Amino acid sequence: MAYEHKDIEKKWQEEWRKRGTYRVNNDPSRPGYYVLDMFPYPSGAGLHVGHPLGYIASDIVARYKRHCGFNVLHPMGYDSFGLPAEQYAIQTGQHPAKTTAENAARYRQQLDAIGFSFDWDREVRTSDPTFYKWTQWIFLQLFDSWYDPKTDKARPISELVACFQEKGSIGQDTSTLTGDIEEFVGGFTAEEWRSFDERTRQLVLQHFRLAYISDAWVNWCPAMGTVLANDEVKDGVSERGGHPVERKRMKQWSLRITSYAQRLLDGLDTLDWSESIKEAQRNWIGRSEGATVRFPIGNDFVEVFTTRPDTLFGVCFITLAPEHVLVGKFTTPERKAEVEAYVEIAKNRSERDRMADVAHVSGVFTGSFAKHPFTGADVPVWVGDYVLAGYGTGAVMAVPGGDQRDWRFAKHFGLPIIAVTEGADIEKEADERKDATICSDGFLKGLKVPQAIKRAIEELERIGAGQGRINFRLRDAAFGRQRYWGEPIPIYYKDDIPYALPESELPLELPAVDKFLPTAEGEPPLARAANWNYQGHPLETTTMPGWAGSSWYFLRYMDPGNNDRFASPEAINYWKQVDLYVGGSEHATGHLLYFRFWTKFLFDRGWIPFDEPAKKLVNQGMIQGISMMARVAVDRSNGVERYLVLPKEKHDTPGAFDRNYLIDQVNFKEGRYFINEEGAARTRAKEAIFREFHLGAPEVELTPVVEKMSKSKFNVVNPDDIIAKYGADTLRLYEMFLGPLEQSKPWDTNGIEGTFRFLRKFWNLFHDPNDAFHVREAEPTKPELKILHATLKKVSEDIGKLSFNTSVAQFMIAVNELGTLKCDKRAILEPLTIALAPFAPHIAEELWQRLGHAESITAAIWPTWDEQYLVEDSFSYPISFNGKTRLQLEFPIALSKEEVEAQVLANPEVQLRLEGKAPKKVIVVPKRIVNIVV
RNA sequence: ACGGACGUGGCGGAAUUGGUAGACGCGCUGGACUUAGGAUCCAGUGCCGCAAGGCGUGGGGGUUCGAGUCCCCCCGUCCGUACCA
Repeated sequence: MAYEHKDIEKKWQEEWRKRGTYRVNNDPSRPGYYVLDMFPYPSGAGLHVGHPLGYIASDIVARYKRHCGFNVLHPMGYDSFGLPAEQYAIQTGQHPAKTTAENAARYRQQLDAIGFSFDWDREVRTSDPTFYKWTQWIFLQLFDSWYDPKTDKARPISELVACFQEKGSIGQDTSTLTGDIEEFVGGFTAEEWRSFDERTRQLVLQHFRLAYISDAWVNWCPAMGTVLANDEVKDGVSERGGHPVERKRMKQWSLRITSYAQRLLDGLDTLDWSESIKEAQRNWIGRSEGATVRFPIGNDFVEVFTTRPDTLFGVCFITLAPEHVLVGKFTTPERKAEVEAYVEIAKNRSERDRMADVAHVSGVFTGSFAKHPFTGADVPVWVGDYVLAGYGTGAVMAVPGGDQRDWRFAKHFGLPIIAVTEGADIEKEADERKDATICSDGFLKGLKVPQAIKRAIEELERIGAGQGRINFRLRDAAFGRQRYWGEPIPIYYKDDIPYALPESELPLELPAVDKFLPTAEGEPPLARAANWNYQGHPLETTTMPGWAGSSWYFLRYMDPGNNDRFASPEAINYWKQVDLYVGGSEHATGHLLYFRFWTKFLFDRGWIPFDEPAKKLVNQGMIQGISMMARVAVDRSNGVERYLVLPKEKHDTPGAFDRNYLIDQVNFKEGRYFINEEGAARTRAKEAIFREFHLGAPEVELTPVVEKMSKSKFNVVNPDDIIAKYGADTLRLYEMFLGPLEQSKPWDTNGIEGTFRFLRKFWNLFHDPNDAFHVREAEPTKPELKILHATLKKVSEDIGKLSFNTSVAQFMIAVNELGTLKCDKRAILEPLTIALAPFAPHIAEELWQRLGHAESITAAIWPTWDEQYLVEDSFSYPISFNGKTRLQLEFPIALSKEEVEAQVLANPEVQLRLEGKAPKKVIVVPKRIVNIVV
């Protein structure tokens, strides 16, 4: 009777470790399969019950594929550089390496307790110098590369130099330049290039390198003392910590991901990733087709980007972003004071302020007029903060008749509005329809929008006033962080020019510093290091961002011990892409984009033979916590508001006082104190109650609220507790049973009993009432075989669809039915044990051994199902009248439609219901339904 | 505002892709066994109704012999993105 999960799980976890059961070799004689989990950042809080969800799913797939004969790579490691460890280091002086190691050890313990089939010999840690040596190496490859738009791939910078030697450059040359070029690159002849000194050449090359340093607008987060990439900023505040972020221009390392914009977009179509992730990436890349248009101003010009060149005859003014470099130039002396004042205010408004009030229109006239390229009319040039400096050219041609933002601006400042499309009511709003007909005067009149766009671009190009252009929203990625706990950037400076550290100097290890804080001069922490230089030349002091290591770690798992290369060609050719990648959807536009970018780059430079890292991606849903929110009625007569929440074990200890549970911040609502928000009164259901010791018995009401599981919300469920009580196999099954993998769902510990009971019942099939192992060799009966094969079929198919909740349900059905049949036959129980092994490996391994096997069940061949056991010879037809089921009639499967119809109509009960009338129609769907229409 | 996902019992969720809605589990009700049960087993459990029967997959319409599933309109929830020219 006793299913002793504790003993069994401990025994097998030790045994697996001893035997090296999950060790994987790069074995070319067997097909490889690569199942990867997004590796965790080892935080101090440890794992909660939501974290392993994806790991359990991928572990099931990995184990299943192993049974199916694949050589499965299923590794785990740690994304171990990161801010929390550094923040902790700043507070305590403890080196982040130490806390990181401690946290990783704790993670390992927790992961081991769940019984994963990870090959820990392949563990990687991004903060380990043997790992980041290669992160640095890849950075140097990026530094050593430029993107050739003609061949559409990255090439060695030496080839560009050769090209300059020979042909020079015409400047802003689209045959050599790609991406997010913020600076003007002048042209030069081959002779001039050859005459350039080293410094000039290097400065020019910075505009082409895929890893480059430039003065760039960055997201500066003063509270964190570092810059952030665009995907690390949400709603104008840092994603981590929620600190305000401002735009700032500073010297900054960036990666030219924008060169890859089109390929990153196109590649999505080849991937088996969720539509939502692909869509998020498409939006983030933000491709738009249109044209650049030059508006002359005196001897100068302003260039705008528009997706609607068809509306050119509706241009009423031009608006520049406040940060636009030409604002100063185009401002007339008499408007100078006003414009400068406006620009000053607009620039200093934080991103957040700007976003918070998009409804408010503001702007100022520069006093200048541009010439319309088609009509020659004067077009006033304005400055307005609704125009973003970072998109397009930072300037727009305003068409208030066709663009609602321009319309609002025009209305606000009383500027003219020209109707551009037939049927537009420009008094009310702009007409943004893309199927309209152009009505503004000029050669586009009468054309439909798409034709007009084509025609307008042709004309612009003909007269040299502009050209068709594809624009991307994607910006180059800020790569330097003014922080300590990250990979040092392997660059030194000679004459202020960055040079690559020789490969032989890698890894450039993190130096010791006295404090993990910026220097008094505001230099990053690395500037504190003694002798932070290379042959007397200063080394770079910023470090790489969190996503550097994770952009390529999947390759390192293939060959983690390699000292000569990031991974050997043999290993890479064997494992190739990740077959199944499981992780959270929050990485949609960060990690997953950089991951693809680096893969494409390594492909271009010939280091790997594929240009997408993961064929299939699945996002596991979040497991939410249930928070018990308290409403506490309280008398404030003594002027003190203090509430105490006590854990259950202290219920009977009057006066017990636990500071951790003291709540002293409450919000007034509906005449009661509804305690929520941060620092809220929350407690887990059934484990604690609220008590108020100062005021006698208060009125207490607990309302369950489903929300994110987090320490700060007092709703965390620790897997260790679950395992202690029910075992890892029950935890694994229950996490899968909760619902579809991709879906978010609340955790309810109460429900776990069901899966625990299931395992006990499964165990009991193999044991007699005295818990003696008892399995017979007898021939199985037909019903027993049917249950087995139905289960094998369902489970095999469901694993393929990653539908684990329904697999678990099928196992439960099987065990219930076999229990009813008192089945104790090897021919049934043995295959069933293999099928259960991916889900509940410990109990399966134990029963496998008891069945007499010396070798681990992980080596067992997956049992295939045989349809012959599933065929029925009769079917109980639901007989419905006008679609409503009224009775059931059983007929042999072999019966033809006509025979079924005849027999149904002959049935007395059917006759009774027909009341002698002839049915209008009878539909017979074999093995499905009979519907009688009356 | 736009994009994506979704809406089924008291709860988590099934439904062979147009064919018996509510599998499986939790919870609940009743019973058995028991010194006891937060153990186990049996029965029941969508709603209304004594019943016959009726109503039921967010709401409304449609297609169909038949709709949770397909089409149109609306409502609601969650997640992205957010003045992207």
